[in-house]
Amino acid sequence: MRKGIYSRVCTHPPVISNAILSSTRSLMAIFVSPHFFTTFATSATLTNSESEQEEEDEEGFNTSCGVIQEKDFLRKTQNGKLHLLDLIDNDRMEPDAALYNKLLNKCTQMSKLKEGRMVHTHFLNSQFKHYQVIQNTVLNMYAKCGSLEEARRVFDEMPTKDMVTWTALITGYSQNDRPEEALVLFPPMLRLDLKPNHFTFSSLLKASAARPSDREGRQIHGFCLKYGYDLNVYVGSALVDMYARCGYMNEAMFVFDGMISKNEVSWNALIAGYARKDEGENAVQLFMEMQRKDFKPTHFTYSSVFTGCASTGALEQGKWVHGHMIKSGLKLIAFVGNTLLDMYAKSGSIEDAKKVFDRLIRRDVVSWNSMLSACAQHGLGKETVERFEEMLRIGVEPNGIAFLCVLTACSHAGLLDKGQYYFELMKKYLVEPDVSHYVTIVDLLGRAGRLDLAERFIKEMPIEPTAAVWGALLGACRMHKNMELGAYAAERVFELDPYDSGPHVLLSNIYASAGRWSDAAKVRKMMRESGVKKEPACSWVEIENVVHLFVANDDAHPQREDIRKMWEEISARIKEIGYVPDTSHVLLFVDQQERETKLQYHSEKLALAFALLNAPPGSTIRIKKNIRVCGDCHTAFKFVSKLLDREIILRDTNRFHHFRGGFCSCGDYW
DNA sequence: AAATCCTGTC
Repeated sequence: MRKGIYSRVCTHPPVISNAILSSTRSLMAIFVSPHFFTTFATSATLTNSESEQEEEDEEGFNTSCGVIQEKDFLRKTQNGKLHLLDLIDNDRMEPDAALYNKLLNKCTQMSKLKEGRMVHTHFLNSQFKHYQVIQNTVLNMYAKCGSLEEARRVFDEMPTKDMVTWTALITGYSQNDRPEEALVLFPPMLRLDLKPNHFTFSSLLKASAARPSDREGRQIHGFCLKYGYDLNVYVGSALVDMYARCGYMNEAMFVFDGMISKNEVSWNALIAGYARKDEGENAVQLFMEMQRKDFKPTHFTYSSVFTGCASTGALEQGKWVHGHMIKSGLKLIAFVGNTLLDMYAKSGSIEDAKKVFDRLIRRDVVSWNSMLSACAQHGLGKETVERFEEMLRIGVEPNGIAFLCVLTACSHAGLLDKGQYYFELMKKYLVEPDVSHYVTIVDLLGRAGRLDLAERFIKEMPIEPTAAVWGALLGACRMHKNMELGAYAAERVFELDPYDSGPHVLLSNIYASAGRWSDAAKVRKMMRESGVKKEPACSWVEIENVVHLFVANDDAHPQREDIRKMWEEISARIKEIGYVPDTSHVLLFVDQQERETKLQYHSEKLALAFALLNAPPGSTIRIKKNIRVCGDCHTAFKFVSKLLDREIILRDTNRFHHFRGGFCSCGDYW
């Protein structure tokens, strides 16, 4: 869908970021219930998830419940201390069946497991203990409060189970990230001749969406059709989501288009699907379309659209969506705030990302991680470390991702000792390193030139090294021109992941820079024979709300002649101030002259020439690339930033490069 | 008198 990005005009106005950020509304109201349920809820500190629920229904009981009247509750509880169950016992009031249901549902809604257990116990001692409906409600309460084991026990002990019983348990597993256990319940339920309905199917689809394969999902889809629930809006949305998560956007779109009634959730599922696939432009288009059709974007929508904008790095678009959210009056709750922060960071505006972070009233671990990641990506190694230290100081528990961010920052900034220190610190915080942490340490040691230590580290690591681990060593070998160890590392990568083009390219680069062209050729032959393909490189640049996309040697662009002339001129002028084309990255058996020509039209150079022609004079140029920037382009960009006194920000797959005055923020590590 | 779908950091 990259083609969709190509020179598409975005039909929205640009918005100035400072204006947006200064008016960013702050966060959610703290959830305070004026009713007796504050007492009922005990003195529990409210967790994030509860207090950030927007527009929480705080009603308590406003209707009379059988023999106990509302006024009885209010009178007894306004003096503060009396517990609900004490109230029932002490006053010897008998709740009726409906009251048990209401109490249980209130516990479910407020996620109060302990109180739920007490109501359950009380219910078991009542005359209604055989009521199936209430047993189902009990089951549901345990499942929703996350205690699947208790839910299961209720289920197992129920003498008769109806379809709701089964569905409630399926939903419980499905909502608590246990998709396999949800799915295995379906066949026995069918064998008992219980007819699934739209409740059952939406939960089953959610469970199958969490599975890596689309196999179960497609089967459930078949059952939906058979039982005639495919047109239900919940089932439809779940189907859209299931296909979208499995990566089948065409099928997701097909189901979506076939839905007779849609709601916001249906749109959100589709938009989230495109955002996950890095098709930000499609996400934004759908965001606009849903509003044309009178659907109101929710937090889910904004969250996904920001993620989409982050993927394309479309800063102006992202700002526009941000402005839209402010106007709509939705609050900046943590979930959305974190995606917003991430969007600004990934679009190249670390300043705006910091502003969002500063304006968040409550920061959860993901907010911190997003900020750490932003700093690390922008080459602010020292600041990443400082922020990480601050995070520890104020008592935010770092998780694996937090450590990964700080380790990456240390690696890129060449902070060898600090990196090793933080790796050790993981033990203290009881964070188990996964393979990505090991990769980063290999990278850290390797970049610092300690190839010997890196190799030993791999040999001694407690888990089996993956292709990525050896790949990190290979990258370091290329950087430090160690052919022998590089070839060894490459062999290991080929064994473990024969289809990745990266190591082949790296290895041939190592050979090429040593002038061993026949070895380089062998690697290329290997690539051809094993069917390994290098991902086509492309770069894009956003100018006045239009995203322009370039591929290497692009000769289809309307301005191709001007672009070519521009780069030739620039190229000549930077050569005068010291630029020497580095042709070792070009793996072609051609003479020097021709290799230089090939290099000239790498997509990022085309994008830069185009931006110099079309962007407002003196403005910062922001270019994105879908693979890592090549060494020659990196050098050329440094010279251009000096020659024209122009700031250039290049985003590649790993990080940002801020070019200014002849230097790059990455310090030539990348 | 019960049960359902969509969001974040690597």
